[in-house]
Amino acid sequence: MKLPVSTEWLLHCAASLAQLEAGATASAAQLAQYFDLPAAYLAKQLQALVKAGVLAATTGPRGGFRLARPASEITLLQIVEAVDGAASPYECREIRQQGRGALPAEECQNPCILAAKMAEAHEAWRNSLATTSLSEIIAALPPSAPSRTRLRLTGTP
Amino acid sequence: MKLPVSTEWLLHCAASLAQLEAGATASAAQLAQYFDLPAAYLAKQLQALVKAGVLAATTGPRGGFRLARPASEITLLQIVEAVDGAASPYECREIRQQGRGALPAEECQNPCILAAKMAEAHEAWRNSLATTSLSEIIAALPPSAPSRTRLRLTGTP
DNA sequence: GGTCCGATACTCGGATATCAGGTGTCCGAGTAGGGGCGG
DNA sequence: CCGCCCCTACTCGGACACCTGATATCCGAGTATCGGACC
Repeated sequence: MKLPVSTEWLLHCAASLAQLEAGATASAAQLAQYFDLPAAYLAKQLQALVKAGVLAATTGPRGGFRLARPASEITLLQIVEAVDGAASPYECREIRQQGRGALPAEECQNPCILAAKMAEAHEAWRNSLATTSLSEIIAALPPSAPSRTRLRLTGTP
Repeated sequence: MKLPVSTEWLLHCAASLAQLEAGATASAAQLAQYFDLPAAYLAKQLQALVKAGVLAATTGPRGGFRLARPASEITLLQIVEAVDGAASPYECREIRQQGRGALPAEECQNPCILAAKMAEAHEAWRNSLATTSLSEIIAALPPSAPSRTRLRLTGTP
């Protein structure tokens, strides 16, 4: 069970975009320089957040990415699931219905208990991530952080 | 973030072994037939549970696998982490210290907030899995299940 | 009949191919801005 | 001096290689058992 490395990238990128002024944008190249990441691959992953409706992209000069919604309405879960997919890491293939020990269909009306427990754990994970929004992340940073981020990311204080 | 398919196999195998009488064993071939799984690959994965101390293996005729401890002391978490590893799916590579926006080391005394939140979610997932033991899984099955399992798995009622 | 011994068959354990998905890179379509020209 | 137009450069978006790790398979080392021979 491993999240893509780009998960960390996008979490930090989203947190950085949340520190810009409303409406301001940062290009993929700027974000890549800011964190020293491969620009092309980062751009590809940012598309996932656009498709998920977390970010909005504008093309052309002065274009780039910005938050599609207020930072308080973007949770860590939405970012993580945008890049990695919302599927549960445990996929029940109903092996209890296969092989010599196959259970009759009548006993399989209820979902497999093991699958249910795994789904329960996944839900606990999701709930934990859903309780934190980007605005809370920003609030935990030093007060000087947003200004510094704007300067070093876009060059406009 | 995807768990190996063998995770489901091992959970069901462990649950089946927990239904045998104390000291009884089932071979990898028997378990593979019971669930219609590739025997060789299943044997390889069962080794992981042996190394983790969840199962005990005995070679030779009448040999096979059995629980290394009482079912009440084996949690789902131990099984899942035995096959997939105990590492967190999110790996913080401290990109906040790299690139143009690199933070000074003095601000990085505290762990990255995003990494902390991800670790918190992972801990919630682990706690959820740690609260369920194999004996609780068995208890949730129909009373006739253990007898049936013993018969179809090892042939000895 | 009891006991010892050897062959046997069955078990796990690790080393070896194969394939999918994340990682990395590239080029093309589209657009907003800036400069030049004309009125 | 003002407005319009064209060009440029910059942006995202999707299509194409590469490489690590999960998947699948095989063969070898070790051992408890079963049968036979001997005492």
